[in-house]
Amino acid sequence: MTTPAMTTENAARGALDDFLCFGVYSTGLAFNRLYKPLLDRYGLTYPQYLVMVALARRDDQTVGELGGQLFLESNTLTPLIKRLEAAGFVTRQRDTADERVVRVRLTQRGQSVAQDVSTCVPAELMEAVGISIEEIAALNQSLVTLREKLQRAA
Amino acid sequence: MTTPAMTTENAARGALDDFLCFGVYSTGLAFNRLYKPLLDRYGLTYPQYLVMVALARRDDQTVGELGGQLFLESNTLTPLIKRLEAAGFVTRQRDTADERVVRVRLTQRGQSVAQDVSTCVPAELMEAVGISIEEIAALNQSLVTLREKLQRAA
DNA sequence: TGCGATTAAATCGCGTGCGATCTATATGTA
DNA sequence: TACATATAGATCGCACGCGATTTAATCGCA
Repeated sequence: MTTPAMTTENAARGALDDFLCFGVYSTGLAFNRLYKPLLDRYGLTYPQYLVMVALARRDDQTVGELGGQLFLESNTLTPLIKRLEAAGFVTRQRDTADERVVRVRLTQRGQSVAQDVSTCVPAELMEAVGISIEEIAALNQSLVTLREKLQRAA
Repeated sequence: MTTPAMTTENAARGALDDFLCFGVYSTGLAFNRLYKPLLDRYGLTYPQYLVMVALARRDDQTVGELGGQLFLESNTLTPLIKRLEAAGFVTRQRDTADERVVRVRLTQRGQSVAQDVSTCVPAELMEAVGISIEEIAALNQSLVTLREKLQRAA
């Protein structure tokens, strides 16, 4: 199946496809590229979108709680959440009972956007991709299991 | 299965686990965290490691060819490869026949490191993770198929 | 041959991830 | 109460990814 075109730039396309880590890495890039134009409509990046979804499901979370869900820490989340605050999607407020804790809440506009992106965006994408609910669930389950094994190994 | 500890920070751990995109994203983070200490021994980042593996398989590639395999472009690869050059792992040289093209070649030391990381690192990791060759191959095939669908949709 | 269009790579700015460190608050134990 | 320890966030520097633009070389076609 070697075509003339494959002798030049495409010669080695798929050359790294025997590495599972690369499958995960490159699929992540592809997901990002697919999401980007949709999220641009809301002015959100992909990790910002994840924070909005997490807050849509449970509002008024601490930075640490959000980090627990996204597997990120304050060094990444603090600036990200500050950008969400600057965009008017969330508020950041020190907990009065424990001043070490910062509580993140959706603004009214944030709630509206979070609702939108939680439902419309994934549905719109998965339909465009052409993959069944069952395939998604099975693959996702394998990935979550793998992720847990990787975490245990680390 | 709700434990007392789950009422606080861990309450919503796994809250985003119904999103396939998040499964891919978070598994990518976990892979990176697992690889990091091993690659630190060579002074390589994960994408740098991918370039070294690609060059181990076929040396003397152009920036565009490497990008075709890693799904990246020169805006990402040029600075990355310059760092590999600064570290003494590769050389960068304009093609004499077509001066637009930059050819990347492993140095002697680069060849040695590339050999090492191509074989030892993945084997060492997968053994630590505890996942069979068959599981790896099946999951990876699903991911490559998904990636291709995502690319077509983009 | 000449000249616009195309191509390969480089550059720039911004938003992540993350190791390392710092600050401020809370906790525990004498 | 006092002081060491622990915890939650914040800050900083560096290396990606990537959209947008720029530069330089080649190609195509009259």
